[in-house]
Amino acid sequence: MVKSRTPLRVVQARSAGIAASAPKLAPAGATERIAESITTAIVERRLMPGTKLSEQKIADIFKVSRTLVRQALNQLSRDRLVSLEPARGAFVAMPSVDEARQVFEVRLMIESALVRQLCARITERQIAALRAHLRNEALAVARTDVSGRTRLLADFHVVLARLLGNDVLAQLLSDLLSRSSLIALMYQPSHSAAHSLDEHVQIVDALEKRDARAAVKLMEQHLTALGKNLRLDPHTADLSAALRPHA
Amino acid sequence: MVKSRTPLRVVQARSAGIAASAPKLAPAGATERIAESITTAIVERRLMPGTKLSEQKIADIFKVSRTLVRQALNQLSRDRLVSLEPARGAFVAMPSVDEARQVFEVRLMIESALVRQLCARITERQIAALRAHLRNEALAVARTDVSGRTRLLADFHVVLARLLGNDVLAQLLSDLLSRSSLIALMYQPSHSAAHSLDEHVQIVDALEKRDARAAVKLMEQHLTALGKNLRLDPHTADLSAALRPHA
DNA sequence: CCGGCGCAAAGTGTATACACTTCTGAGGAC
DNA sequence: GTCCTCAGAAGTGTATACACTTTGCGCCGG
Repeated sequence: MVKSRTPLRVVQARSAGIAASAPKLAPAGATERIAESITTAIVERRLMPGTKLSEQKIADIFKVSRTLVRQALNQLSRDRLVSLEPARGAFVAMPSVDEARQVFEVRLMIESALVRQLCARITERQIAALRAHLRNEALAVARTDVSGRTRLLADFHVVLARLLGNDVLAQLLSDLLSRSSLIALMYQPSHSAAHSLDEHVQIVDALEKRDARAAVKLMEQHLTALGKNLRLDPHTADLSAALRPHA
Repeated sequence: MVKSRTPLRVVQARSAGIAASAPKLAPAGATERIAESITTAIVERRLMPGTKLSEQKIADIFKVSRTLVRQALNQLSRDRLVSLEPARGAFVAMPSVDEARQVFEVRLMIESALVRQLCARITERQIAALRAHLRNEALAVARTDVSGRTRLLADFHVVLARLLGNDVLAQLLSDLLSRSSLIALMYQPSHSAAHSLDEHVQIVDALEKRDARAAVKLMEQHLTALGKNLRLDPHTADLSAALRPHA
C-alpha cells in the first residue's frame, strides 16, 4: 500500500484572482468549499486514511486563515471523515473494523427498507433516471476512471434515496456513504467495481418489475457482500494502522 | 403558545472557581460542554424554536470567548438543532412540516428494522434493563416532571438501539431523536406522555415474548401515531413562525 | 554505544481585534 | 401624517496574536 508520505496535495482552490487581505469577497460557503474539497478528495481516494491534515498547510492552499480551516475540519469530524486528536491535530479517519461492520449493518437496515418502499412508488421517469446513472457508472468503469467510478458507485445509493423525496434520508445515507468510501479504501483494496455495477443493474431491473422481494434480496446481497469482504483481509488494515503514527 | 420573549436563560456553567484569563484549565470538551448544554436545553424544552442564540450572550454565560461558542453552534447546526442564517445569527431550529414528516419516516424505517433484529438477539438481562428504564419513565410521568419525562421518553429509543451493540446506529438515532424533540415541541403541544409510555411497555412486552411481528407492528403504530399528529395542528406552527422574526 | 534529559521549533487551542452587514430609530421630504 | 433616508449601534465573519502542548533533536550521563 502507498506509503502516504505526502502530507497534503489537495486540489488547488479555484479562487477568483484577488482575495488579498480584505474579507470582502468570501461571503458564503468559504468553509463549505474547504470541507467539500476535502470530502471529495477523501471519497475519490486522493487522501489516504491516517494522513495528517495540518491546519496551516490547508489554510495556505485555500488562501484563508486557520479559522475557516478549523471550522471545516470540525464539520468533517462530525461526519467521521476526519478524527481530531486533542492538541495533536486532524487526521483522515481510520475507521476500525468494528465501525466498518456497524456502518454496513446500518446501511443494510436503511437501504432494505428503502428499496422496499421504492418498489411501491417508483415512476417510469425515475427508472429512466436510474438507467442514465447506470450508464455513467458503466462508462467510468470502462475507462478505469478510479475517482469518478468510486464516486458514481456510491452516488447510486444516494440517488435511490432521493427518489423517495425524503431529503433527511438522502442526507443520512450520503453521510454513511462517505464513511463507506473510507472503509472500502481501508479494507477492500482489490474490490471489483464491475461486480458492484452489475448488482446495481440487477437492483434497477427488480425495481422496474416492481418485484419488492427480489429488490430487497438483491440489495441485501449487495451490502452483505461488501460487508463480508471486510473480515477477509484485516491484514491490510492492521498493517496500515501500525504504520500510521510514524508517517 | 409562549411568546418566547426570553432571549436566553440556559443553565449556568458550573465552571470551577477561577478560569480568569489564562486558557489553562479548559483542556478538553469546552466546546462540547456548551453544545451539550444547549442541546439539553432544547430537548428539555427550556429553549423555544426560533429563539435567537446570540454568540456574545452565550459566551458571557459560559465565561468563554465567542470562538468556542461559534464552534458549538456550528456543531449544533450540523445536527439541525439550530439554523445559522448568514450574517444574521443562530436560532433554535424550526423544522418545517415536511422535514418533520421525513424525520418520522426515517425513524420508522430504522426502528422497525431495529426491533425486528432485537427480537432475535435480546437477552434476559437486556430486557431487565429496559424494564428499569420504563420504571424511570413512569416515575417521571407520574410526577409530571416535564423535562425529565421528555428526555426519558426519547431515551427509550436510544436505549433500544444501544442493545444491538451498534454505536453507529445508536448515534444516528440519537440525532434523529433530538430533532424529534424539537418537532414534538412545535407540532405536538398537547401530546400525551402517558400514551407513549404505554406503547413503550407494550413494545418491551412483545420483545420479551420474542414476537417479532407484534413488536414491529407496535413500533410502527407508535411512530405513525406520532407522525400523524403533526398535520392535525399546523396552526400552532405557523403562528409561532409568524411571531419569530420580531421577537 | 545506548538511553534519558532538556531545549527549541512546530502546531494546536483560545482569545481578541477589526471589517462588514444588518437592524433600529430619528430626522427630514413630500 | 406617512414614507424614505441615513447614521449609529449591535452583531456576525474572518484574521491575527498569543499561550500552551507536543515533538524532534542534540547533549550529557551511564
